Amino acid sequence: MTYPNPPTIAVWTSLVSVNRVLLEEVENALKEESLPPLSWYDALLEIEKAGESGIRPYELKERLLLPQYGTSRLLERIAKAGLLNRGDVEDDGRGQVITLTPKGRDIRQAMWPVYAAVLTQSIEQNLSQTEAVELARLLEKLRHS
Amino acid sequence: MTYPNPPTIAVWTSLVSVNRVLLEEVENALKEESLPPLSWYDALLEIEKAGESGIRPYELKERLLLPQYGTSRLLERIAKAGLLNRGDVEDDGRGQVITLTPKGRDIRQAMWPVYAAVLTQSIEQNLSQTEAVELARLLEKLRHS
DNA sequence: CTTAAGTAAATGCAGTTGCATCTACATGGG
DNA sequence: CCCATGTAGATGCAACTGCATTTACTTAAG
Repeated sequence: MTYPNPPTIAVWTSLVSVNRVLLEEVENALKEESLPPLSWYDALLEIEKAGESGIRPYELKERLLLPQYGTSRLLERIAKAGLLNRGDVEDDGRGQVITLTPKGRDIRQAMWPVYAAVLTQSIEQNLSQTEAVELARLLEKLRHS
Repeated sequence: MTYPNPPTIAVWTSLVSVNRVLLEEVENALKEESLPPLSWYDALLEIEKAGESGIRPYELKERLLLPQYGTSRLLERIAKAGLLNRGDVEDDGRGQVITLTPKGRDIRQAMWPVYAAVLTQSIEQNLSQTEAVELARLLEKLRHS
């Protein structure tokens, strides 16, 4: 077994710390505006994209890369806030179908500008568009391991 | 306010998901070997680097980018496992100095190969060294926002 | 010396996550 | 139909995190 070479370690450490910093900035910005946390945004967006027909929790879990119990509880909290509806599934008594309520749509839309502002600020101010494309390309190569 | 352009969004989404996937791989590998979580590794390493003279919790918190209470509790857990010593500070009765115990050093060393193997696997298998250097460079540009 | 303001670290409490398990329903074989 | 196996989702419990506050000490100013 050989150990990672220096560029590998540099990738890892910068990845972890950039992620931590940006995530924190986004969360803080949302809190400032008394909006829900980022995890809600992702879920609300996926549910919204699913439209009228809704989405099943097990699909959501795959798209959000969350564990099953994490998805279950996230949905529980979002539901308690009245941002989504749970419907029964015709041909599978175990399942449910999630759709957004109007309030859910509104909140998601209210979150976006806040979220977007942080991304624009912290990414576009530090990278040219060419660099951003390159960065995204390299990250994508890593993702599919 | 203008919204992020597509490369910005691509950077963000790939950053978040790569981070999540790699982090999970590392944590799982450590668990497999019944080793402590990654957060312990970072702390143990910083304490080890501080050597004989030790490190103060407030310094650790800055290096690890952790909140004060997070650091306090992380140290508490690591101490309970017997991996570190807390000493009094000569000229400041509020403070403490943290040093590693031999067991702490051993555990840190035992974690490294497991940790390193995941990094090597998941990064070096997907990026050439040139690409890794470039990726680290771009991430570093983002970090200093 | 006394008091006010500041810093190091700990902690109570509520909310979240991880792990394992459980409940409810589905599906395929006898 | 009955049972074994599988899948969707929920949940009890312990550990962890975030937030606000507290405790203990230090420092500077009068």
